[in-house]
Amino acid sequence: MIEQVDPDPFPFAVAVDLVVLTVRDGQLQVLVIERGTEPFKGRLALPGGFVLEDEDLLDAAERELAEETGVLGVRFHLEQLGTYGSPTRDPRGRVLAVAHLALLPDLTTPVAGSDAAAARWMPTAALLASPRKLAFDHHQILSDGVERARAKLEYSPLATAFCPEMFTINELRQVYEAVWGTELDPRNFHRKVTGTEGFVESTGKTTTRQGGRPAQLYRPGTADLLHPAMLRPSPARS
Amino acid sequence: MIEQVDPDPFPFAVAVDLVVLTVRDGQLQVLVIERGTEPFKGRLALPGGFVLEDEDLLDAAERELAEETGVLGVRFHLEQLGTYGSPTRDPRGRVLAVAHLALLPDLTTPVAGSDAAAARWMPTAALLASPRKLAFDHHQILSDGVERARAKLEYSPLATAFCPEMFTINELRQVYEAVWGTELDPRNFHRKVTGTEGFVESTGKTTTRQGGRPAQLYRPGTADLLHPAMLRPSPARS
DNA sequence: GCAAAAGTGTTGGGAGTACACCCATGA
DNA sequence: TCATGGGTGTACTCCCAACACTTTTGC
Repeated sequence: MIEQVDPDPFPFAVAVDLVVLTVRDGQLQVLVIERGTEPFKGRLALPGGFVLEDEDLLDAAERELAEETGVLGVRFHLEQLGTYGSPTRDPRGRVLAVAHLALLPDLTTPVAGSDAAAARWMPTAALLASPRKLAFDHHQILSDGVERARAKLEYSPLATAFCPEMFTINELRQVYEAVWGTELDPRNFHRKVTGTEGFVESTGKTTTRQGGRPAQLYRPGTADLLHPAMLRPSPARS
Repeated sequence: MIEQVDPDPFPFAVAVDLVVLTVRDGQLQVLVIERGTEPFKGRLALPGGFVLEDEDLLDAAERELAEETGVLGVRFHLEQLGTYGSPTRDPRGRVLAVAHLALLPDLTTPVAGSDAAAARWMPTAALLASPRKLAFDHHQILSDGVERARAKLEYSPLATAFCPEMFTINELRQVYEAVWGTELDPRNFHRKVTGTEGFVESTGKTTTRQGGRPAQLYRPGTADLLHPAMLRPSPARS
């Protein structure tokens, strides 16, 4: 990995940045903070922070997630998204950002323990529409994060990470519709989900919180890959 | 991204490591070097090196690829694979590895300009079978790289990156069989590839280098996503 | 002619879409 | 009773796996 003739390595600062997504009000929303210091003071940015001396990357991301959202005992999904290291991405010097993607259910206590500047949820659509709203290269990071989330809903049961502990098929469908920005046929969606082994498990309970006939409540299943996959309509189809 | 109260960032060394894959002798093979210095002296490792002060990550990976393989004017694919940053992954200190995945055609002049210790191709199967053959966490990186390559063959036309400028459908199928480790029906494969828009383009030329009836030669098409996707047999299918 | 690889036709099944239709609740 | 969402049945289509069969070369 390191050649004999290499010069001394240049020292980098390494931060973890977070794309924290949830579905609120039928929209895919992302957690952003308002920067309190230069550079980009007053601009919106993704939450994040430096990796500590003896800290693993995923641990650092989880620590930042806890600091920014106050999530405690909430089921969530966290994975590495990618690393952004352009020499000019931070005017203060060479800062490497290891971006992570977090998917959370809609917390009724949204941003409890944030110790950063005011953290809040914003719809991803509004932020992605204008590339200048976010500081640094965070527009690119957000864009990559949303695309990753969209792709993962196709072949993994990760949509359940956006749902509460128990959920109805209808609520799960609303997650897909919010993330993909499409409409799905409720009847076919129902059959597809309940027919895909390991996607959801019946709890035996029902709810009428959506109105109408009582719906069965499900919890996430054990599969980590969907067969067959959920196919999203339209994009690049003949 | 950086909070007001953050302490000074801890300085990291940042390296790019390369998973360079090709198909040789019907097998998926990877470029490895033999380490000439401690730690792990004499063990096999993935090629790589430190990122320079003003260098972008992808540029650093491309530079290392050129140094290790002597690729010149060869069509290849290069993408970021993931970042490995366990505090204990390198006994010398805190070294972050930004792994990249490179896919190359089988070069008749295999490892020309390598300036590292002896670089050579080895079958991935042999390396993946025993986790201790590679230094550092390179077994994990190789494993992730191979899995990424397998997945990408499904929904992208990237298999053509393993092929020469012009290739037959049969040669393309051998790439799939080597990477996936499965057998595919030549007749159905032919129909599938030629029927998927943007996958391959006819050149009008033919060859008999495989023996038998002359085969049409194709070049890579313009699509960057396959519709419908190539489905790999068996893994986790009912 | 014979072996070998290229390429086409055909058929049955699994999965997707569209949509008609019935079920169970609250108001 | 009606509105609302839950859930099933069905017909049509598309894609895929399997495999029979024809084509074009080298030896």
